[in-house]
Amino acid sequence: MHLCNMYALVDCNNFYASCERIFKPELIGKPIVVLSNNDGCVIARSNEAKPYVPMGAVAFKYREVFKKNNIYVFSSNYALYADMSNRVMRILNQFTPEIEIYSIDEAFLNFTGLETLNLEQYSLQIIKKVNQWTKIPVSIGIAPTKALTKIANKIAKKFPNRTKNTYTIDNEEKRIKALKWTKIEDVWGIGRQFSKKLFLLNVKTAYDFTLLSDSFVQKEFSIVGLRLKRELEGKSVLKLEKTENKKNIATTRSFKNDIIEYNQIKERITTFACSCAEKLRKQNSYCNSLTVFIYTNNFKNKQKQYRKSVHLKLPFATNSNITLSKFAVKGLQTIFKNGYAFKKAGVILHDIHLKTHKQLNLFENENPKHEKLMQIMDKINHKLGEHKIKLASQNLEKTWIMKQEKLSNKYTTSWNELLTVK
DNA sequence: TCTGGGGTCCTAGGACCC
DNA sequence: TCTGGGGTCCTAGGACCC
Repeated sequence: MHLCNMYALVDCNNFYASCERIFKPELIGKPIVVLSNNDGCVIARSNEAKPYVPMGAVAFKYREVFKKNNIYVFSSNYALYADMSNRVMRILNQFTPEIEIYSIDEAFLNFTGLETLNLEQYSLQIIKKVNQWTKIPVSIGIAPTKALTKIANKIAKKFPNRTKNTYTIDNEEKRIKALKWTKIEDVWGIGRQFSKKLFLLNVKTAYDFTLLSDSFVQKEFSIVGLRLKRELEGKSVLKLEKTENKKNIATTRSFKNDIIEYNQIKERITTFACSCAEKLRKQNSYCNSLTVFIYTNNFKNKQKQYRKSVHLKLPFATNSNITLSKFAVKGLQTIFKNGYAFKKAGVILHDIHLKTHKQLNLFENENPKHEKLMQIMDKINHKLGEHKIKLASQNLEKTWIMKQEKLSNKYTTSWNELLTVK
């Protein structure tokens, strides 16, 4: 194991549930679950709720369980979670110059150059500061490779009392012990399919996996598997990645009720395209192609099924609501079929480039008025809150409000919903 | 009553060219 | 009429992540 570079993985504990608790301290120590869009299924649980509710549980089926065990239920409040995430990440950034924001609740830190410090003490400081400033509890795993920090983090979480929420793998003995303790299906990068395959080979732990030959791993699990093996062996091959602009941008939704009519789907697709366009402008980019898809409800197997997607190349790079929704609807027309009950649809943008790389098309170009128009639209929407200005083809009555019965306030991002102190 | 949403990377195979 | 090999580019789909 080479200890010349050390990494840390900082992971917020039960992030969404922890966010909900910040402004309701009376819920500390109480079971909480957070639901997906449309209050469909459980996507986060506090530790106290975990024994009663599995991840992904369908909410309505668990209504009795929630009630019986006094479990507090929240609709997801992404505005709050995103803002809290930003706050946590800003604090982490103070502890090391190099950080990779891996997800809304996780970041890898590069501890290289900090060898003179006691890294475990250092991470205790991080935990303390994040907690003081945001009330979010975090766990930290430290190791010479990213894959091993994931495992160290899991150990820290599993034994909070013994580890004080931070665990370090910094010698062979600890590495082997940790790998033998880690079930193969819990390894970062080993999902359902790979687990199944490995189980047949009698590979049950991360340690067993490292005993396979390189050539076999490469053959069966491609270069991805081989890299993972290296990482578990303590040889770092995955470096921190710069948080660059998105390469794909998607807006997709399941509908609360099935949609049968073309015009209703068309309105949804228009709105999704506009939402994508907005995200695109936020990162100052343009896209050159897009995908539109529509699905019937996959879970209702008695129902007539239809799932289709279409990929469209655009004649010129654009980030205009008008252009993108026009082409998205064009795509929809080619795949829509009467007589089906649609449950889900979406728009995905690809071929994304920065403003400076925008290529001019010889024959066909964007109406130059769009750029200015979009700027004004973004400005007004930003100022007045959610989507006061829309395209005429979108539904101005906003009939598509999600089912969100248990939504908490946007305490940190909306002036109207600040916490009132008595 | 009804099952989330948004990403990344890799590979195989087809189209096309010489 | 039959038969090549090698290379590139692109895309769909499958695996994974949170």
